[in-house]
Amino acid sequence: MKEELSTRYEPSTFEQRLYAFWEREGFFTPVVDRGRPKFSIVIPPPNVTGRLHIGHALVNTLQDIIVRWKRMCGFNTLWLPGTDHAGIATQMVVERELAKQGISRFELGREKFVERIWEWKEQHSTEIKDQLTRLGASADWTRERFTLDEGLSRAVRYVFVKLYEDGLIYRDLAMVNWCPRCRTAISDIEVEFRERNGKLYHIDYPVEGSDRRLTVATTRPETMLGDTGVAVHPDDERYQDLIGKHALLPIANRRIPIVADPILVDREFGTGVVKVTPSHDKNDYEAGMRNNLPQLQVIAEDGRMTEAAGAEFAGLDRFDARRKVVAMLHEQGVLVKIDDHLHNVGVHGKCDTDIEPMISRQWFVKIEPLATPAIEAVRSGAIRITPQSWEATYFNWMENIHDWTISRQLWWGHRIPAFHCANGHMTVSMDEPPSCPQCGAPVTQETDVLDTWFSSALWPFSTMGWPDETPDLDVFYPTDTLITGFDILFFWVARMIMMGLRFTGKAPFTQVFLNGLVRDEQGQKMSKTKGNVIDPLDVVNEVGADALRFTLAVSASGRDIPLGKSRIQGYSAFVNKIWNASRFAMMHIDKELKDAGPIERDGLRTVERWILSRLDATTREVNKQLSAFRFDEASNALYHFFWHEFCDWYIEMAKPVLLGRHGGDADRALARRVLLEVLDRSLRLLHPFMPFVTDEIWLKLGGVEPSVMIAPYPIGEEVLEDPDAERLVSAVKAMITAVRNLRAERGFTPKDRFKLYVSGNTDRESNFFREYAYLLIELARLTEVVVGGEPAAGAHQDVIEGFHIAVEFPEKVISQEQIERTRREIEKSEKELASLDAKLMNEQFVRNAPAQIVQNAQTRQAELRARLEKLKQNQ
RNA sequence: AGGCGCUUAGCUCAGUCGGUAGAGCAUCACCUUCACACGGUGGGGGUCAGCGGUUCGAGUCCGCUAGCGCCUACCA
Repeated sequence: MKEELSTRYEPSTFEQRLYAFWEREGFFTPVVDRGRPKFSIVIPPPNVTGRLHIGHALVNTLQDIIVRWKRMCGFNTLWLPGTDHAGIATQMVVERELAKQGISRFELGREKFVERIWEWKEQHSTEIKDQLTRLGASADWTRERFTLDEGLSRAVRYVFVKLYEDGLIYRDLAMVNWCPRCRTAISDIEVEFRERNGKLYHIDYPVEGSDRRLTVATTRPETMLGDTGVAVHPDDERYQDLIGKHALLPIANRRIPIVADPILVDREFGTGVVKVTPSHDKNDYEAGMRNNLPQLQVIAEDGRMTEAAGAEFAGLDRFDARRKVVAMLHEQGVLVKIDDHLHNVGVHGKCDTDIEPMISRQWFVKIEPLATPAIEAVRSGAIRITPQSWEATYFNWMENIHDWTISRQLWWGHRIPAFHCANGHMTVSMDEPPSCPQCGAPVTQETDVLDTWFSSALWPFSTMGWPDETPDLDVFYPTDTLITGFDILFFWVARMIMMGLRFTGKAPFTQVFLNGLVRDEQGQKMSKTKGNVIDPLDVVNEVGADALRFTLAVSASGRDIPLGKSRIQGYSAFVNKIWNASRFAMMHIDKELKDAGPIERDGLRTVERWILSRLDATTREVNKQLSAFRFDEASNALYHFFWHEFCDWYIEMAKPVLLGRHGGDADRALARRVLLEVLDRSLRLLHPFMPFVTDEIWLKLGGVEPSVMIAPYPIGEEVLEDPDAERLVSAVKAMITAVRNLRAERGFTPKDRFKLYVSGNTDRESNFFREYAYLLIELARLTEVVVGGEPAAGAHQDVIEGFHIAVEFPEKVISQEQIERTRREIEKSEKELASLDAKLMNEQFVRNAPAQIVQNAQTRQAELRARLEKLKQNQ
């Protein structure tokens, strides 16, 4: 072999080259074969609104880790990518673009405007693919989908018609959340509540034929123009006599009835009198129905006042109207007082505009029949949500779910497949009928489009060709795992479960992993206005995709992730470490992987058995943690093993042999072979987390597979476990550390060398220490190691992991600091010993505690006693 | 208002089945040693938010209190 790594780690020199190679070789594309164990996952389709942010980097890194891991584990793996048309959001950004040129969508007209959005979509879905590519996402681009694709649109129409025929989709006049800016209805979950300091206006409504007045309180005085009643509680003695009479509505000078409504009115709250505006408040709407009050729409779809509000208000913006109403009330002397009032205001989450409750004709999905089986799927364990605490939230929402408003008065989206004729007939069908089936008149299609989430809900199967029975569906559906942000649990996950169960009879996935939000170092939400946004592509350009991916993985426990530059820097140092350790290893490795042959376990030395045993433990840990979606634990285990066991200790321990300072050719050959083995396995273990750097290095090791990404993932192997080697090497490490510690504490420099005495407790152990004396000499920088001898008086004595050691220093005054330290050490040990003594004297402890715990305590007690005895001699 | 979660080293967080606390970063001291100064070696640093309970033993289990976060619903 002998293709060397460049001296410096420069990810930009190979990342894009490698990705192109993987894609060209078809490594991302699975075979369509039912006979093979498969693993499939669909991407949460990013909105085509713009570039991907760090949250996308997280969710796609986590998916890629699982996907690459499963692929290496031998599964026929599909990761299906794509994008979402994102109705309102995309329409908004394109509108904003047009506004820069001074054009409104209305000037352009629906057809032209939609054309513009398609142009936007083409540009941005390409950009999104590029970004995912730079991250290393091993998605099968040959299967890329878009929610407005013809195939997906057909699935949408099919589902709509079917649900309509089954009576689960209906069209009705109802009070909905209306966004005056977007001029569309939105569903309940798209409304976000913002806490706001508002005013509570108290207004007197005179009672007709009396000098009494009813004082009402409202946060929205402009709606009084649409009041058609005043309500009191039927049992409220203050107002009982007024029920059935009329009040005179100020400004409008309208007679409105005083009604009794025990549901709307809380006697204890305020004055106990409520103004009723059936057209602009959800509760008033219902109260209006109950009391036969007329509806009077005073606010139009664009948020301006209607003619019905009165000539002087017509055309006025609702907030201007508010000011005007207040001024007029004040003039008329009926404005009693204005209180400050902290309340929650519903706004449209996408554009921050105050929601206007509005009566309008919309399409709805009757949700309960869909929700019930979806609840059961999670309750029965058919679908498992991780972290599990989210299941409670899921149940809570699903059990209190309201019908889903699915129609939107937008231009960008799936048009509702309903067709109207001039005679008022409506036909719902997948394709446009040539004429009205009832009367033969020409038909026009419904102009409303569907909520984006309606098509997203079908994503796991619509992307595979459903409703046709395709080979992809047969092989890859249902999918296995869904990885997404918790913020779309209701929007997306719940709806996929409902639709999947309804239309395929199967849960669309069996596992859901919900990741947290990426925040900045201070735990603040990232936002453009705060200027704390981290662009994933900037990071990739700066430190490489691997460092970013590893940082995200090591931070992902399921909770929110505080991400800062310093953290990324820390893990980019780790990638650099991997590069350099590999560079060192490759200077010594003399065989290619495919020619290396199996390792003869019988000939292995203790240090080699030790590192292989540690590697095996790490292998088990990584597989176990990945199974549980503990990306943090899995990546941490690798970090610790590679850096602090392999680099810090094994490589240092192997150097004397590799560099010819110790042992013979056979030893060196063995060390080289094990070095190759550990590097090979480490790279494979690391690959899902760091696909680029691992393959760049691994390809130079000369394995049989064309890339590490399709090499087998290591699994635990019992033959590699070696507790005895771990115990002995651990003792050697502790001794080395102890000597280094003493050197530093006593003020010696690394050049000063001492003589070490070590005692094994058995012949075997003594032989071990003799055999590995060279390690102690090299790594602890000693002149000599004496096994089993008597140290001179005044040598520093200690007991390390059960072995007695003594260090002889050249003449040197012990510092006051060192004396202090020894004293503290003794004090600490004595304290621990005292507590152990007390514990072991306690009959209840000895009787009740498990035998193992008691024995551990006894062992520790003996150890402490021995150690204290030695430490005291040092004083 | 209801539900869920959090509070552990200066910072960000792990901590499994209860057995006297760990990591990374930061910090301090020493070291330009033949893979790496994006490095090496060593050190310092914690009343586990507070109170009470269960237990031989509580960061861990139970209850209460305080502070913070999120979700759902929303009172005019």
